[in-house]
Amino acid sequence: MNCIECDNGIKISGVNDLDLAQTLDCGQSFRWIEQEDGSFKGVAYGRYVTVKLCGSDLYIYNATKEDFKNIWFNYFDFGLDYGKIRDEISKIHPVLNEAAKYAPGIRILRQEPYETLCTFIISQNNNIKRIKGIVQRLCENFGNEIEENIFAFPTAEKIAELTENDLAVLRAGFRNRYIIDAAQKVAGGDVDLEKCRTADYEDARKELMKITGVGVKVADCTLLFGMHRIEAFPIDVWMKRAMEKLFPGMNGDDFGRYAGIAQQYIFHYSRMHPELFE
DNA sequence: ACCCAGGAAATTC
DNA sequence: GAATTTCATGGG
Repeated sequence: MNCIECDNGIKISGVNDLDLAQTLDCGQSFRWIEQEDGSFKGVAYGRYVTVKLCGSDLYIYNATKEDFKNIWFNYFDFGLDYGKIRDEISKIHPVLNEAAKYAPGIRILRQEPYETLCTFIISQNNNIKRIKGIVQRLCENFGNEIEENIFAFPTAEKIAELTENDLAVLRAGFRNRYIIDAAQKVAGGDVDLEKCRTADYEDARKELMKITGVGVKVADCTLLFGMHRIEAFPIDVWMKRAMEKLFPGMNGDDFGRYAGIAQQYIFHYSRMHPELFE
């Protein structure tokens, strides 16, 4: 993998196992917007960039080589060999092999922990389209404007100052008080997100579940997508159906140390094949 | 009108 | 304690 400067950004060559739509629009992140030409625009770590994939060349516009080293290399999880992991976990079950083959360009992003926590609190009993709208309004109303009409995800400290009434503009309904409780506990130090990266998995789960509105599923998603705990195996309505129909008698433990990656292959495969569950 | 959405809290039995 | 209901909002 090599990174050089180009017009308005950088060009990374030798990129494997990445499909932007499969990775950025598969329900793990809610802030990327696909453009006409297949590129994506989005904000992460306070940077507004456009990413475009041409073969095995990834262009990141509005980014520097320094940003790639400090942010984007890790964000796209280029330190992991997904081809090798796919080969390994595909042996576990033929349907998993099928699901992995269906979308080999999925990667688990390394998103910011608080943003991940907050967006998955919003995700509960909700649909992806509406989640994106609520997250967008959250950023527009309470995030820092980093460019003309482009907003960073707000900090926990900022949200902790607000009241439920202030969040009415989000139209997030009953989730408003959960959003505020999470912000207050993170900003106040009652919940230590950094500890969740390395703590024993069950302890990390318990730490997050101190927050009202965080149960097992939201905790698992936060750990998987925000702390890169790839052993996590979140079970939502889609995964429940998928496990019952496609993997009867199995559970997350049967998918090993890369269960979270297996989970994303299965989740995406299931959402793209709803007829399997009629 | 009814049902569902990357669930969890509150209530009831 | 386990099963059921409720919680806002929007789209199909």
